[in-house]
Amino acid sequence: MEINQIIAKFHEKGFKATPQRLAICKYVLLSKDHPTTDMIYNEVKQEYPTISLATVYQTLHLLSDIGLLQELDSNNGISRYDPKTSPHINIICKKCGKVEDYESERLEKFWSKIVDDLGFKPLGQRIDVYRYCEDCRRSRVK
Amino acid sequence: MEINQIIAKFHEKGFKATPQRLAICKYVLLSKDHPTTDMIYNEVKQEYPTISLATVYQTLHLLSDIGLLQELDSNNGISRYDPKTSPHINIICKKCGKVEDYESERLEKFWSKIVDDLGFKPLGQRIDVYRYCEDCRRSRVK
DNA sequence: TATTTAAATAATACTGATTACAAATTAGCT
DNA sequence: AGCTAATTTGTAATCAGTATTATTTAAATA
Ligand SMILES: [Mn+2]
Ligand SMILES: [Mn+2]
Ligand SMILES: [Zn+2]
Ligand SMILES: [Zn+2]
Repeated sequence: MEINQIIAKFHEKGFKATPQRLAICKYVLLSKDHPTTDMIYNEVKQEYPTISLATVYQTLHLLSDIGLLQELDSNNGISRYDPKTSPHINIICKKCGKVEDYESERLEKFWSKIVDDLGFKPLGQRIDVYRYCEDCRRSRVK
Repeated sequence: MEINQIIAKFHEKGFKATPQRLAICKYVLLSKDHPTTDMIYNEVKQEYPTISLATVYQTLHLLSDIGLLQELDSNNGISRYDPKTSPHINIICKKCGKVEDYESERLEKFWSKIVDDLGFKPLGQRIDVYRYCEDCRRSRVK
């Protein structure tokens, strides 16, 4: 997503396009990492050293409200943020919480049929699959 | 699930079948409500008044570990517990967090194909669809 | 059935991610 | 350039969940 499009989106929705918000967008909307708040805060601080953690939280909620990303709560109490809001599978490690996207044409086709069956247009969806990631399997004592 | 099967499951996995655990199971494994910890605690207290909240948390984690239920973390910070661990859709209200099951033969068929594509057997899955529930739509100011 | 003991419970203190707050700053409007 | 409501910051407060530990107990054993 172009920076100008993002600015336009903020304005269109009646929000200010502050440099803090744009710095957060630049990082998180391009990220493939499903980053945590802490990852986002630390990364954005490089470019914008005075940014507050409160601003990061507030901006992530705003981006979620206007549909630019999805918050993924996890059972270790640490949320991750996903800029891909279209139907796709997140492969999530049960141990460390790492998230990987799984793209699937088949899923997309299936999903549109499922949504037809539902009878309403969802505000969003979350499709997770759980396993232990390679790193965690390797270091597993069992 | 029969109470004797549950007791057997605990023993099989090497855990004690305590009355606290059985009281929790009796409530949560039959529940269609995707109850929160608090709902479970308050309900089980009726039957077992001296139970501790710590025991409820510990038991829910145990049940999750042995695959009898799934924890659903939500963005309001309050987890819900789902005794249905097979692939199905949870229709979740974005406002109040209420969860409703959506049963779908089509989904089950689709899902097995998706899993084949994945190339590994998941430890579990979570398929959510978001909307505002009827109650919340009704009381919505917008 | 009584004894033994590792596992489990209960009560409570603690943790840490997130939220609330209020003073200072600022984007965008005119 | 000046205005002002929106936003940011820094910090305090919250509170769901976890850790701790003394006490109790399920169930294995004799
Ligand atoms: Mn994703
Ligand atoms: Mn369900
Ligand atoms: Zn991992
Ligand atoms: Zn609702």
